[in-house]
Amino acid sequence: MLHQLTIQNRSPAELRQLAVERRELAASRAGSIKALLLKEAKLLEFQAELRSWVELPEVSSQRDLDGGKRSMPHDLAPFLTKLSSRMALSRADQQALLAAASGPRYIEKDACLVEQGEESTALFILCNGMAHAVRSLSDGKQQIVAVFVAGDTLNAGGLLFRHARTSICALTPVICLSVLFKHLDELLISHPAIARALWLETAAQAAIQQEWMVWLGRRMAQTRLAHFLCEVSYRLELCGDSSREGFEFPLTQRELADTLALSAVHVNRTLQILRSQGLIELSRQRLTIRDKAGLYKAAEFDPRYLDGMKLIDPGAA
Amino acid sequence: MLHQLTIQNRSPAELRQLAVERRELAASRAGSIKALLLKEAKLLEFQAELRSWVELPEVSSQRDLDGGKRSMPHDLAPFLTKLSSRMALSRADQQALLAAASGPRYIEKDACLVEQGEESTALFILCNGMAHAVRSLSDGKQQIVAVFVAGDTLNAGGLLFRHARTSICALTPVICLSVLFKHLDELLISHPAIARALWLETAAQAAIQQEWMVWLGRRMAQTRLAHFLCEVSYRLELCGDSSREGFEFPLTQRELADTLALSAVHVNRTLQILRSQGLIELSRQRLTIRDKAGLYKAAEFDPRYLDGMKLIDPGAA
DNA sequence: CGGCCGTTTGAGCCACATCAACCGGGGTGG
DNA sequence: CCACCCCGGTTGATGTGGCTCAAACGGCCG
Repeated sequence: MLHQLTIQNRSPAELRQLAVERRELAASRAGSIKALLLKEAKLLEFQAELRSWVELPEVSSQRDLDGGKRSMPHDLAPFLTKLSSRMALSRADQQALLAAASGPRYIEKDACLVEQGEESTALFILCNGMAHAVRSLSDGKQQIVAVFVAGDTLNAGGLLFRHARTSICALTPVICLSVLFKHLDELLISHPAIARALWLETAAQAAIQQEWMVWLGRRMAQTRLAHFLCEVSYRLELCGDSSREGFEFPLTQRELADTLALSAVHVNRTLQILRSQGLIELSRQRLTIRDKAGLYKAAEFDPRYLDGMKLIDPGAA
Repeated sequence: MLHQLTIQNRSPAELRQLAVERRELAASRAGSIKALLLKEAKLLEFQAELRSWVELPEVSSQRDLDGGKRSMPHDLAPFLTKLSSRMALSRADQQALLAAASGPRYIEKDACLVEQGEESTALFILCNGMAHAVRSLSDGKQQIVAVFVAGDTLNAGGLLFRHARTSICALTPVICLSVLFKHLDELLISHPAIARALWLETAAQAAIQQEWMVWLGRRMAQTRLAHFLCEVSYRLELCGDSSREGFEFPLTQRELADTLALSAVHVNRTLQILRSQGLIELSRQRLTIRDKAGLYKAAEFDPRYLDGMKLIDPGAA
């Protein structure tokens, strides 16, 4: 983590070079030290991508992005796609936002980005992997109130509240950007499009929450589970993280239970029903949807509530 | 409703005069005709208030508002209070917003402002009374996903979506203002503070939804019900609709059930427990909280999640 | 007066929780 | 390298909060 300080002024090329060195070093080591080196390499590569994007001269935004997607298969792509397509931010706005962001942080699986009750000082943007927002109750129960995928803003409405209402935890190792509220305030005034984009993000997440309330309240375990799987799968498709044949699904059954407001035991049994119906396969953190139409039907899943997450937002006016 | 067209160009004084005439006429009639005339009178009075507010010359906003609250005890007050104090809108912004609003509509109890699935074309602002947003499922079940009190925006995030995801129904007779999206778009560009205010409103409602998800998922009927009552009571206090000794509580037990995701029968039994514990009284659409501290405790109610609804928002930065 | 809607009360049932035990794999320490 | 252990998943037995069905009650309105 200290490296962040030392790399602030390096060029993209230098950063990439450092990353390569880390990887080479890692090859000769083992265990946790190797993991640490790989982590650093990943972060450096991300830094390099980010730096070169910010410094890139103005070009045809749309074409450049498409090209960019291929030339940067890494962790910046989903986020940038979202900024330009979903949020309709101009190139200048994107660069302003990224320039205002504090150095990216690497967060390990199961680590918390935000602790419930803690003072919140920055906006977080998830660049890859998944995370969730969870509320812990005094009796030890937990309720997960949101799941985030690459490109999502983790606390879009957070600058309203002094203290975080939920903890936000990484479900996978993730890289996230943060924008300190004090910087954000200026940014919102000078770049109203960014304010609008964050509003849209807030609204999109609110729409998802409404859907969750519906199935939390009125759906049986099976429908509930199926619906959640549909939503996650759909959102991963939107941000390009999902291939046809399965995708990483990092939630344990315990976490699924805390999301769906069921017991872990019942989640297990319900999963087995979905499996036995040939709808899904799920094992070792990997989910494959065998029968998409069937699963959608079982879930009564109507993805229109995710339109707010769609990449192309055809004139809301 | 046709009257709206004929009164567009009347002065506040004329409107007030028309209202008086309506009331006089009503006194000599009975039944539904009387009710209709009273409704029209109320709408005219509201129109008059609105018109005079918009036309009022610039004055010390804060002092004027306080004075105004007393001189207009009617239905504009909670909304204006909210605009200036909670959303920190300048006088000019407030007037711009109100000027862009379409003529206020009077909606009867149980009527729908928005029908689920319908194309949404305007932003609605509730000026008095209560309303709720409900999602109807194919199997006949319903889930109420939001309850609104005076001053709330009914579909703050709605301009994101082509079609309404929920029906919005009046729980009491209400007056509401609407701003067509096509007018709103210009307004948001020329008055960024309004955009920010709507964002905050969206975020505040999202925070409430998170809280609902928690008790929907992890709380027993009694806690759930108590918590909901606490929230409504607290929000009514914030907008000044709640007196010390009880307030109008228009939800039937059926509607409470659809909110809390319980059956109406169980809501009844749970209410009786709360009554027998001396926490509340509820009968004939009137709720009195007998033991506020006790109810808060039973509900594990921590009103901080409603800070976003607070009138004074002490520097979020 | 009669019908309707919201409320109340009782009886039986079901979805899901809870408790408890076991399994299987991957990481750790000796 | 193996033994161990811990955690996530699996399975069974039993308990319960809340649902459903059914019927009666009371106020309100036509």
